[in-house]
Amino acid sequence: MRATKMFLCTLREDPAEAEVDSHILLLRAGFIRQFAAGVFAYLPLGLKSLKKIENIIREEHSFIGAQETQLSILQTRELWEEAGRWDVYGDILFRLKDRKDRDLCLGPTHEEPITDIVRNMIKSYRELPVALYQIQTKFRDEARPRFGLIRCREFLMKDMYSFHETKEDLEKFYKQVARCYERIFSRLNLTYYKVEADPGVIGGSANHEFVVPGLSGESQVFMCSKCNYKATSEKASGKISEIPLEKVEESIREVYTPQANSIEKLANFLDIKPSNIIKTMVFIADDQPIVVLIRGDYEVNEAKLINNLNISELRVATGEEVIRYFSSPIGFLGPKNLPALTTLLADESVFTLKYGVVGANKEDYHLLGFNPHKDLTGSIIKGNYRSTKNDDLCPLCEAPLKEIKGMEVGHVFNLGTKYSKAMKATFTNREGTEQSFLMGCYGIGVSRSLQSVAEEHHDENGLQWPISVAPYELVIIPIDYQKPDQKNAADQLYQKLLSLNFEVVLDDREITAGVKFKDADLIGYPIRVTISPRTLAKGVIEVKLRKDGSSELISQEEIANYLLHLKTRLFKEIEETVPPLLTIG
RNA sequence: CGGGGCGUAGCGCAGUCUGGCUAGCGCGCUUGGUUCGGGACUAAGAGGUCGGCGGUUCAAAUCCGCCCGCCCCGACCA
Repeated sequence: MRATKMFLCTLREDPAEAEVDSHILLLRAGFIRQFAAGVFAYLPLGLKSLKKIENIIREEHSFIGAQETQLSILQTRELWEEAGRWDVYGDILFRLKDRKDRDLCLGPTHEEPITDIVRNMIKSYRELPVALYQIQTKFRDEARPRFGLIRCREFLMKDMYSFHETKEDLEKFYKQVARCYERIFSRLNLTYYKVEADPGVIGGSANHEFVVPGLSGESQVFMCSKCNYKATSEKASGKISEIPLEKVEESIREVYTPQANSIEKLANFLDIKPSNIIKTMVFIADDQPIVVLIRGDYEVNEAKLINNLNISELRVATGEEVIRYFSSPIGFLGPKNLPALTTLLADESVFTLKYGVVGANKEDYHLLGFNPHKDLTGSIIKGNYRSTKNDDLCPLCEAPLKEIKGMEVGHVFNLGTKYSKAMKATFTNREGTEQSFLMGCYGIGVSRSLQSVAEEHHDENGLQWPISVAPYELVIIPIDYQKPDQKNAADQLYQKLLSLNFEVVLDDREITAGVKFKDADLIGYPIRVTISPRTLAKGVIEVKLRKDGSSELISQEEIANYLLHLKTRLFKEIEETVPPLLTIG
């Protein structure tokens, strides 16, 4: 491609709308353009890179026998009601009506349509397993779109759904897909972690997230500092590291604690550590109040509560609700003398205390010397309801866990029969009886991956695409294309490289060399070839790598051959990081 | 949804507090000339519903009200 014919629109200055490096650079280099919050257009360069990612995904999916489909974006309310998600999905679902006033939505994910297709078309175990995927635009009305392509309302996703006869077959395929994902992210040259995750509203049992580090605020992951354990904050089950013992009061005694209505104030007032306090939290779970006890230095993890209680809706109770149900203001609530039949849950951390401080159920008073082992009466549901924190201990090897911020680029779910049962998707098994499909679903954020690669591969001058994702592999920059000898050399090399199937840009613009260099750095072509009168006089041409700035002078006769080898080498460096395929055993 | 910031030429910004000539600056763009290894120099130009609507005023980018949009933090989040 000649630069004079390209849709190049690089920006000299950082756009005000972006703050994250990768977002700024994708805008500045002319890869994307924003239309509304979380809504983007892909410009020619961006689309080229996006297609590279898509094709890597297609190739790797073909290796595990998955077939590409394209499901409709527009979906009906009826289909969504079958699996019970029309109401559950809430505001995130883009809803619309057609001219006959029928309810429709724009697909945020495609479990329902795929299950509908398979239940109608697959009737026998002989046709299983089946794995279908699509690379499709998804719509989610996110509460807060942010970071460019990272959290969008319209975005590109690869989603795959698999259908199996047996649990074993599903588990085997699940592992193959996980490996498929590892291969894809390796080929994108992304640093990623495969971590145990929480299923959320998708449901099912086993599931793993693929997380790339960086872009804080999106996803929290806990990694063991010693072994291989990695889990998201909703899932991580860190062991409690600190078991405090101080100021032991051995029997219950009421103390006056004016205005000490928070853990911090109470700890200061009594001069003890937060870990010596038992916090009493009230939640409204499906319209019923529940009380959760937890040690003062931990936070309640709502996702864990939801999963443990098998409820669909959970929120923290308001101050008025707490007074209405328990006649005590927030901050002075405690487990002693609660109304009978109160659902009472206690996090394991509470039982690391021999004696702790609890609310007295009246304003400005707390109780010292509360013994959770003896003084907790009635039925208590013990469990892990706390968010793991830094330096909690690994559940596998007890080394300290460390928190990292990351971003989810892929997720694999073992769904079991959640959707097939709800949607009556069955087949006839080899015993001749009807059975629900066992399902898996597997997603990759494609547009998000594009920005993740940009986030990991850039410097202060611009993008540094790995060759597998770069919109073009190489740029030829003649210092002055108007000079016949440079023009000849550049044209000749350009034609030669085109014939060798290089994806190459010839920067034939009539501008100073500096601008061409700056643009090349910003756009991030992996290889830059400079045609200069200085080197031409010596019969050589400069070849420079964007990723490390290294350069070499190559003779004009050797240049095409050299570039061919260089390109092969760059691809090979990436391929060497790709783990082997898992073959079906 | 709560908190904060912003909206003036294609892009980045000043001007708003303290109302007052024809709304500025840099980059980019157009034309001519000189340049050509890291966003050149020079001369001449084009380009604006000051986010929108309403109000106050002799006079509004500037003050007041309502609305819209974008960004950041939080809540939320396959």
